[in-house]
Amino acid sequence: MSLRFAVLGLLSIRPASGYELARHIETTLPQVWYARNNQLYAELAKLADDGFAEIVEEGPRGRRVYAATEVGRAELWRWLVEAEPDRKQRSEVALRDFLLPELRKDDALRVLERETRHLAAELGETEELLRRMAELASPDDVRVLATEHRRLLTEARLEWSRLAARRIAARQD
Amino acid sequence: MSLRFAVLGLLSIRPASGYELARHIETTLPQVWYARNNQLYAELAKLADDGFAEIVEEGPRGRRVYAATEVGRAELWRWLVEAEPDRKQRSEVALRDFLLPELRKDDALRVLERETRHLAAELGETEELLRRMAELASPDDVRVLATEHRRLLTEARLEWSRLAARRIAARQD
DNA sequence: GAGTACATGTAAATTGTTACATGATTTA
DNA sequence: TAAATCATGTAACAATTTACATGTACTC
Repeated sequence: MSLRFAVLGLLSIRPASGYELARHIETTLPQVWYARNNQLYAELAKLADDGFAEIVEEGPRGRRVYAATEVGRAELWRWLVEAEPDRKQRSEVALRDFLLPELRKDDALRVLERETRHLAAELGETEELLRRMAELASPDDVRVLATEHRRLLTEARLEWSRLAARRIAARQD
Repeated sequence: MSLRFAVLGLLSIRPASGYELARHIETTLPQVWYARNNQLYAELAKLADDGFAEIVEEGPRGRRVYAATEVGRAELWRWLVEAEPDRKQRSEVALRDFLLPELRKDDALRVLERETRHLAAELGETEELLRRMAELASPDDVRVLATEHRRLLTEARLEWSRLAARRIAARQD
């Protein structure tokens, strides 16, 4: 059910075509609710069918821009405010972290180092993005808060990687 | 593909029946790689079929305990050490956080407060669990590191919730 | 004029969910 | 002995992925 609200939510932030949604998800939301273009086109059609979205513009190459309707916004509101969140997840990265301590010390440390490097780079990019955003958008903007979210989670993962590396390095093997 | 490695990984930590895996995932890993019992039974059968796991014990009520084979451990090793992680995710909680700033100020704050309470409680439980574990297991134990992981991520989410609440509260509405 | 990015989709396969079936053993 | 828990599964459905199809507009 969440794909529906991901799409409806993005449309309620600003009208978009399926193609634009796909690019947006690919570039800025792959760790929130990943979806493929064909899934998005199908969901847009269903949302329009149910009256939660509508086509507000048609462009070249069959481009169709959808926007959330009033009914759609109300539906989104209900979901955000009244529905009980489903806290279950599937995260390959978390699964890897979970299993990694089972590796032999040197293997575990090698994998952790790779991960630490990746996370440090991601954190750097996120901080840079926040600096650039600070001049353009207000601190309570959706995009700014989403980026702060990413910053804090990346920081936490990085901290865990370093903690795990210290603990595993101290292992007598 | 990750369900396969989730199961293989759990079996490589300790042999278990499908029922035990289901309970383990339900209680301690629902935010890592959630799976249902019927999915687990099917995956265990496939793992056994491929030679990555084997039945090592049969008990009452048709209970079958599986363990990872040497081949299975090698497969798991390859995945952890050599395969490129897939960093895409689907997290309803993250999606809600992302969309929440689009709500009207008072609605957003109400939802954030509910979320903050939930996270604070979860953090408390996690810290308590860590204290109890400190006496029983060594600091580099899989379960301890997994719990530290949860602690750090929950802390980050809590921090974001408070940050978001401050920023949104400062909005002139 | 060729290549890239735009733009939407269909079909088949895999993965995950929901609802149900079935029965054995343990505990109150 | 009734209820709870243990224990494994099947069938139908929904969501997601993979591979492919098709053509248009822009850019070099």
